[in-house]
Amino acid sequence: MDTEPKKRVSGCPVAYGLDSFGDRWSLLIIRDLMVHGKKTYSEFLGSDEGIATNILINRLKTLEADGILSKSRDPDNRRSFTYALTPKGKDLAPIVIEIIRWSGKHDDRPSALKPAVRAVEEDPDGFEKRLRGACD
Amino acid sequence: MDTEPKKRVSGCPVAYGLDSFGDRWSLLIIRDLMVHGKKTYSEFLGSDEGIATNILINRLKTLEADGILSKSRDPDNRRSFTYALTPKGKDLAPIVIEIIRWSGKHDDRPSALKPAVRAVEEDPDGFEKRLRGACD
DNA sequence: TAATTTGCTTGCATTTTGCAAGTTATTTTC
DNA sequence: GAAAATAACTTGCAAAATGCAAGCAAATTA
Repeated sequence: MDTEPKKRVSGCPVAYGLDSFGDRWSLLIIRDLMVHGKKTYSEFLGSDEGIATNILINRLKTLEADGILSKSRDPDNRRSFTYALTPKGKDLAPIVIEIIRWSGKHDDRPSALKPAVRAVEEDPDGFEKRLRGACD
Repeated sequence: MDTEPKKRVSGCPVAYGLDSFGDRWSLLIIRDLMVHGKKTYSEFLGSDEGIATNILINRLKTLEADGILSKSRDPDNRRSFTYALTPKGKDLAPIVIEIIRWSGKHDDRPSALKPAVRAVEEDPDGFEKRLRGACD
């Protein structure tokens, strides 16, 4: 595996969070697991934002090494692997939800997508349960 | 001003949030404003994590351009400027809080700092009000 | 008036990201 | 059963972002 970004040592909880998932791609992978029910390398690769293959595999390995997701073989297809959120990964749901709320309030671009924003506002607890459960 | 990182165009609220503050430093500056009451360039520069001067000024300008913080002259010192969170910036408080909670639960390093974690758990609403008010 | 402080800028090396083109081990299709 | 397709990567290289160190001008303090 090639190198992962260096981690800071300040002890600050915000810095720990940023060291774990504070980059351009990690939370999008986690979003795909939670919101879109994606589970495999090629599903993640197909997302709208267009992550590069080497970055994707690096993030998957780093997130696995950090205990945020787990990897297992697909029992039905020997060349396929299934990624799932661990409990530590599922605990990111409130962060994802608050980002969705913030963007829902402040993203004024016409292209802004609002379905998830509406789902959060209509039933926050149900939405969180959905995010935690979608990746089992 | 030198170039700011490119923004994505997917319309996804999670991607919009990451484009706005999803890098190694932005949320640490916002933490300094909210949690530590810092307001000036040199106060941000003094934080434990050790941001470089060119990165700091770049992030301050980008966050200002994105409407997350505002810059004004210090009336008492003509070479000093005061940075403050806008309403859009203050609305990041719930995200910061959820990151603190997540790290408080999952950072097992002996060096992990817990005061803010305890403050959040003891009085979440009061803590959020403090974060929103500390930067006026 | 000589430091010192504040808020920057600049140049350059290192690290990370992004793109494109492989590669290998399975399935699928014909 | 051979050929094509698919899934999960790997590799090489260019571009962009980050990090480090040294400066610099205007305002303030000693």
